[in-house]
Amino acid sequence: MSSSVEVQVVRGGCHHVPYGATALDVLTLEDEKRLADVYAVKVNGVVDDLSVPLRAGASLEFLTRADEETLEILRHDTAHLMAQAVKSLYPETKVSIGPVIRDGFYYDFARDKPFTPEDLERIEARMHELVAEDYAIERLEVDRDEARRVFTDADEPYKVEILESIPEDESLRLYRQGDFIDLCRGPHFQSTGRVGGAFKLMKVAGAYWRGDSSREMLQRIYGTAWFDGKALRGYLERLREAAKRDHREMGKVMDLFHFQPEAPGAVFWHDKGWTLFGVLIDYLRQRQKQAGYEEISTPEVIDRSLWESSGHWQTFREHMFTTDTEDGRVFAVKPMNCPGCVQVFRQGTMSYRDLPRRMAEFGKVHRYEPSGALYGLMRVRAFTQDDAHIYCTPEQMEDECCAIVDMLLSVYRDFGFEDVRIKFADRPQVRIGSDEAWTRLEQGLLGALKRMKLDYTHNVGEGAFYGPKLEFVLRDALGRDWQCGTVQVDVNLPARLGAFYVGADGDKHHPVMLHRALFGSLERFIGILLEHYAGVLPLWLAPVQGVVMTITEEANDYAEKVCAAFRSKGVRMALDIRNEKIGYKVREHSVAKVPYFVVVGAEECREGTVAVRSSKKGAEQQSRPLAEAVAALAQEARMPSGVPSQENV
RNA sequence: GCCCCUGUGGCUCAAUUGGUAGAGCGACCGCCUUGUAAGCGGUAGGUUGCAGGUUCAAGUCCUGCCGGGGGCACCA
Repeated sequence: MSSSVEVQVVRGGCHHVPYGATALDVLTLEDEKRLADVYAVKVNGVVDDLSVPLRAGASLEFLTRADEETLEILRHDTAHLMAQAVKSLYPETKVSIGPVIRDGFYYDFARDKPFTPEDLERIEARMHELVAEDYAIERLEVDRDEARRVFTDADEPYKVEILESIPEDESLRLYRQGDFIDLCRGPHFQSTGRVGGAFKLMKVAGAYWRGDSSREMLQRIYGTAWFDGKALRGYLERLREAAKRDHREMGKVMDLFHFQPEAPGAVFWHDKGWTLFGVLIDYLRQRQKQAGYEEISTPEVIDRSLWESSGHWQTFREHMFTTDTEDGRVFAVKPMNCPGCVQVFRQGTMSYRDLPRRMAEFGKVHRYEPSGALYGLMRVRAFTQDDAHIYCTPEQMEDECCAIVDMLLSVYRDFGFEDVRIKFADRPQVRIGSDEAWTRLEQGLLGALKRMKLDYTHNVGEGAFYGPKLEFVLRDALGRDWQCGTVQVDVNLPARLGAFYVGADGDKHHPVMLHRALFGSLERFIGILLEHYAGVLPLWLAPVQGVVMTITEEANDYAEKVCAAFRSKGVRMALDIRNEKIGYKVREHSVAKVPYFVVVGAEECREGTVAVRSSKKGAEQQSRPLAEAVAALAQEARMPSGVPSQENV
């Protein structure tokens, strides 16, 4: 009997093909001219190779460059191509894994000698040769024993280890191009020639085998790949643009802060940076006051015994700075504010009627972070948290969580962040407290998210040692994610540190303690802000909101008067009466990202006016009476919540 | 902490195969009195991150430490 199967092409025809026919065969039948445009196929919605044998009733959708999945395959192919090139140039190298990542791919290799930048060039050149040689990429379905034999014979121990960790019931597949064979679930293009030439190897880095720091370190080569040179160049250009908005660079050109070797991971804030810091605190103080918070401040250096009671000494010791004093006591510099806050809560007897109590603290904490983790303002060893602890009854917990999340998202909106990712982190391996308590708290947080109808991702085992948490993540210029806000629920610390309230039943109870931060770290938030705005901060945040510049020295007295007028209305105005041409001054303050220029010359002196313009390129300048200009700018500089911008010039 | 790269005046960068440090900007001093992104001239400023080593000779090569960058791991 003829064993043919019937398949349907999406937006195409229905075909009868012999049993064993492939998607490629169908494509040839369908429209031979499309062969060059089609790279892969979706069979019943699943992306696969064009060489996939078809079953009866299959629905086929051919994928071209226009499909997102195709670009992923291209990058995966490029990773294999790189591994093939590496093996051909450096046969002693062992291969491991090579996945697709955002904008590209990487492949981890084991080799005694490090890959140098010159090696990367050689590898890249070899990759281009392999593309030109256009090897067929063959798909081989094999059983476990055969696969094990292949990689044992090839002396590829990492591949064998991966093989062993794949569940028994899963099928295995190999791909071969030339003499290079890889264990891979695919899919791939039909030949190496289809990869084209728009790829670039970017950097070498160390990476632990299987992400485990107790295992050996492999060499990871990162690359990027695109369908054409234009897309590749565009990507490289985007990287250059992103690097320009690096907050460390902004810190320099805007004169905000610096670091130096004697205090690794600790910020030296300059006047302008500290002004910005102060604006953030002023803003939050207003918001917190409106939301019914108290504000406290607790000691930075506290005796070891308190940290033992709180559990930090047992679980957080390696991250703590300690100090010995001549009386033989051991103190720790606080890595967290919570134990101190509980001490304030414990003063006096609390009634359930006093709850919830919302206690905020702009607490500066120190954590001994691994040296390799330090990164500008984003990851430091000393930072200021906009911390708060809310003590409430179990019944109040969900409402309080909702109020925090609501406030957090509203605050982020005020700063121009609309797209906020939320992660839910549950119990970690190392933790304190009973499993029942953990379950209750995790349910509480999830309940709040559900009520607020918010999407989130689940971070398994990433909670704090004392309780589960919600994390609010913002993204920096280079696409890295940073956790800023957080809400954590905790019933352990109140118990450990003896925090009580007297309930309606007349008995003592431990309150639920919510730990929350909106910015998380003011340092980090400032870093993100700088990158988000490429230094061009909204007026209310700009450390210097405007600068009064003179044309000639005969306007000096008037300029001082003008500057004072702005300052008296709370506008952070600088004065530039240097003996320089106006073009020189304009350029300098443009580079420093000052939002407004106020120019005064002979004419303005005479008329009692000022020439104002925004520093944005091509902005119109406007000549207007001084009082009018002051009122307008003061109005525009107000904080988003309606609170006037602070006066501190 | 681990891997790779890297460290030159305040900043950005030069210095042929190892031959004993240069420029621009900035600063300072003058001149210019200026109308919206760099006016002109002059002066000062560096034991080339630190400590060793190799060499007749080290900014250039080697080792260690410290910092920085890119990753990994860890995390706000």
